[in-house]
Amino acid sequence: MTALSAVPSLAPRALYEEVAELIRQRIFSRELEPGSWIDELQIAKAYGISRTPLREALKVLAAEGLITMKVRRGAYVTEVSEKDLRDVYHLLSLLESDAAAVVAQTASPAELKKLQMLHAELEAAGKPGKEKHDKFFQVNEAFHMCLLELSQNKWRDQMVADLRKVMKLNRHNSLFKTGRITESLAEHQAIMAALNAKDPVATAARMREHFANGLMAASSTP
Amino acid sequence: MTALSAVPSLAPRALYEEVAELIRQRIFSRELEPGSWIDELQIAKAYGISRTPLREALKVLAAEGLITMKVRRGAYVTEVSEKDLRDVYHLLSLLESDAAAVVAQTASPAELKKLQMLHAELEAAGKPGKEKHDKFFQVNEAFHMCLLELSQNKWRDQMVADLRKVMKLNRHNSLFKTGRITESLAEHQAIMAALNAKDPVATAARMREHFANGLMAASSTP
DNA sequence: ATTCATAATTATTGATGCAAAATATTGTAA
DNA sequence: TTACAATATTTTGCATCAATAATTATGAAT
Repeated sequence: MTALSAVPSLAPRALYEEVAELIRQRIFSRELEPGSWIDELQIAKAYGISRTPLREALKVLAAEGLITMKVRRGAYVTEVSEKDLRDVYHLLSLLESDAAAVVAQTASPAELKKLQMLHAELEAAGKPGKEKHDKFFQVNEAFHMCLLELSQNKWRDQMVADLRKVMKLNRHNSLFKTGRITESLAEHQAIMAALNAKDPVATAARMREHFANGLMAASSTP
Repeated sequence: MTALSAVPSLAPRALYEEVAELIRQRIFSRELEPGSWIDELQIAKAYGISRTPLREALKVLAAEGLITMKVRRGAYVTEVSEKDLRDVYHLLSLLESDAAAVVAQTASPAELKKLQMLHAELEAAGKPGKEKHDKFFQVNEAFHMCLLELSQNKWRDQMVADLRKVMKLNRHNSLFKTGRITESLAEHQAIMAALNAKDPVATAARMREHFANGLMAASSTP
C-alpha cells in the first residue's frame, strides 16, 4: 500500500513528500539507524535530486519526530529511550481508547461491519502455521486506523499516525512483535464485542487493556 | 543584509525557525487571515530574505497545522471549522486531564508550590477592576504548560502546544475569552485542591470540567 | 453572444552556487 | 610524547537561477 507508485494524475505529490516517504521507510527498516547522522549530499546524490527538496523533506520528518535537527550540525535520526517509548505508548492508549469509545457510540451498522471484516481478515492472517507476519501487522494497523477514522477527528488521526511512526523507530516494538498474535486477536475480539454492544466505557477499557498488554510484552522482552 | 534582527542569543536559531515564528505571530494576530493565500515572494521581500528558508518555515508551520500546503498552489492559512474547534478542544481536554492526573500522583511538594504560586499570580491578574487581560491569559497558559511539563511527557507537551496553536487560529476562542475569568479561577482552584489532595481521579475530573465549561462558553457566544 | 482553444503571464518547484561555521588535521613547541 | 594552535576540509545554510505547471486573458469560431 505504499504510495510510491501513486498515479500522478490523481494523487500528484510534491517531490519533497516522495523523498520524505523514502527516508521514512529507510528509517523504519533501520537502514538509517537512530542516532546516526543524515548525509544530505550523499542522499541527494543517491536519489538524483538536489538538496532543496531533500531539506524540505527533512523538515517534515523533524516535525513528525522521526529526525532531530541540530543547528549547524544537520539532521540525526531520533533516538528513543525506554521512557520515550512508554510515554508514546501511554498517549497512544489514551487517544485510541477514547476514539474507540466514540466509535462505540456513533458507528453505523455498515461501519461496524467494515471493522468486523477487518477483524476477520486479521484472524485469517494470524492463523498459526502461516508465517505471513507482515500481513498480520499490516491488517492490524489497518484495523486501528479504521477505528480512528470512524471516530471522525482528523487531528487525532494525525497525532496517532505520528506517534505510531515514532514507535516504529524502536526495534523491540510490541506493535510489530510476533508471538503475541494469539493474545492480540483475543483482545481485538473483546474490543469488537464491546463495540457491537455499543458500550463506550467497556470499549475504551478493552482498548486500554489491549495497549497495556502490548506494553508489558514490549518491556518484558530485551 | 537581512531585515531581521539577528541577535546571537544563547540558543542560536536557524533563519527558517525565526521566520516560522514571525509568520506564526502574524497568523495569530490575524494579520494573515484563515483561508488566505500566503504570497511567498511578498513575504520574502518584506523580510529581506530569500525564498528558500521561507519555504522551509512554511513546511514547519504546515506540520503544526497552522497552514495547509496545496500542490502547485502554494500555502494557505488553515481554516478551522466549528467541528475542528470542538475536535481539538476534545483532545486538549483528554490530554491535559490525563497530564493532571499524572501530576497529582507524582508531584513533589516543591512542584505543587510552584503551581500554587502560578495560581496565585493568576488570581492577582484576574482581579476585577484590572483590565490586564493579556496578563491573565499569559499566566493561564503558563499554568497549563507548567502542569504539562510536570507530567514529564515531552511528546504530550509537543502535541498540546501544537493543538493550542490551532486553537489560536479561531477568533472566538474560549482560551482567550474574557468574561469567564471568575469561573475559570474557581475551576483552577478546584484543580489545585484535587492536586494538593493527591487525588488523580478527582484532578482529571476537575480538569475535564474546566475544559467542558470553556467549550460551552465558546459555543454559546457567536 | 457564448464557448472553447491557445497563448501569455504568474507562481510554485527544483537545481546550482557561494559563504559562513564547525570539525578534523597537521604542525610546532614545551 | 602531549598539548595547543593554526590551517584545511567538510558541511550546513542561504541566495540566485531555471523550468514546469496552472490560471487567466485573449481571440476565433459556431
